[in-house]
Amino acid sequence: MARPREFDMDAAVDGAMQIFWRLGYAATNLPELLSAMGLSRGSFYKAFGDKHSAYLAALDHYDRNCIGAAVRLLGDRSRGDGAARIVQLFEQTGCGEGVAPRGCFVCNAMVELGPHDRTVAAKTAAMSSRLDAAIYDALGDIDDLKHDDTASRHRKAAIITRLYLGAQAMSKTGDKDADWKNLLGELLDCEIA
Amino acid sequence: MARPREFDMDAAVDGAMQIFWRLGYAATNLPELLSAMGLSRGSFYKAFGDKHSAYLAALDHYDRNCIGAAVRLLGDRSRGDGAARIVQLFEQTGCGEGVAPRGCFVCNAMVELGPHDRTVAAKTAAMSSRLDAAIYDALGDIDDLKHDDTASRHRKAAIITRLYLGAQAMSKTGDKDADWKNLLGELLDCEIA
DNA sequence: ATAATTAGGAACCAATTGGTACAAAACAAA
DNA sequence: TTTGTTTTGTACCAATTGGTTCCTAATTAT
Repeated sequence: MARPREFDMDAAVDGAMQIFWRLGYAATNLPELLSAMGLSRGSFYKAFGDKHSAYLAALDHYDRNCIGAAVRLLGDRSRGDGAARIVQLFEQTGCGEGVAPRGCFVCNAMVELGPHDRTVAAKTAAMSSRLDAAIYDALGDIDDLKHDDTASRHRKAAIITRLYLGAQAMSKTGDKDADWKNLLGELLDCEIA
Repeated sequence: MARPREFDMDAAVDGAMQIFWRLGYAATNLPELLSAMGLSRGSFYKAFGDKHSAYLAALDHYDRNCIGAAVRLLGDRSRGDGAARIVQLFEQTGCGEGVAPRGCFVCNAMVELGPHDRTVAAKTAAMSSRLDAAIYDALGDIDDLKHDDTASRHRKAAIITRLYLGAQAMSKTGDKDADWKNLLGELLDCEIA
């Protein structure tokens, strides 16, 4: 028995994600944030409490959407074998010839706030673990993979997860000439279709 | 024919590097920066002009000292073969059991300012290239390295550079249980002494 | 000595920061 | 329609932001 909210919650959080992703936490000020979310101060503080909580909501939104899409891609057997899917992950997200080098929000968040914010550290660690697990699974779907015991596969997944985050960082300086197909093929010691 | 400056320029820049490294650019305010540099507003603005220029000076300082040390380590034949030196790079800088997970200033800088600051983008890209070149050279100093044509070695160096930056990012969430010796041994497909 | 020049430091500045107060408006239940 | 509850937007706030001014102190060349 009250007035319903007028704005679309998901759209607002998505707007917050976009600008935090692009500018970072500290460099995003309230006016810009409100504009990106499409709401006024009143609605914002009523719904989110403060800037930091909005940032956390944006991180969760990224987890649900972007990390979710990456995990889905890595597990989609209609897109080729595991190695091919991993290559697609690298080519699609940021590293490719896409316009704006916005990198990966998880990488941004862990670098900017990880050491000073336990909540952000935990959330970003969980997201990179999710990615790592999906990569591990994809590695199990490669036919001619050598040395494929469990420990070795875990190590390979750990390498690729860090390689992914490192590539996301480097993409921000304009780096985009990496030949991911051959790079990953060499790493995995296998031919990629 | 003028009053000489009282403070030690190099010590001041080093202080700036420390706090920018720890807090990032936007999150470091003038009072904290001045305190870390050990100088007053007057001296600061006289010597550096503004906050941004001090940040650039801190980046150059990092290049000279920290990247320089890494390059020296990678080229020091008294520390084992190339593979062993690369492992030491990972174990020494941040990823090891060192206390504060401050990661790598280059990684911080490219992630925070890369897309919005051409100068920072250029400087960080140059530093990662320097690292990449040193890694490439170290790869040439491994005896039982397989598939060692030039192109393959370049690809391996590119992988390791990105792996390094990614590990630096992840270290900020408290991640520090990576077994770099076996991880890199697997990647390089060789035994590490 | 003294003139010229520069370092140092405190007071000061406008603009911006994230956040709050509050009144008007919009709804649901009665 | 009335009542109770919640959203919304504006006006407002103290504190902080990066940066400037300006006077004094220190030094060297003459």
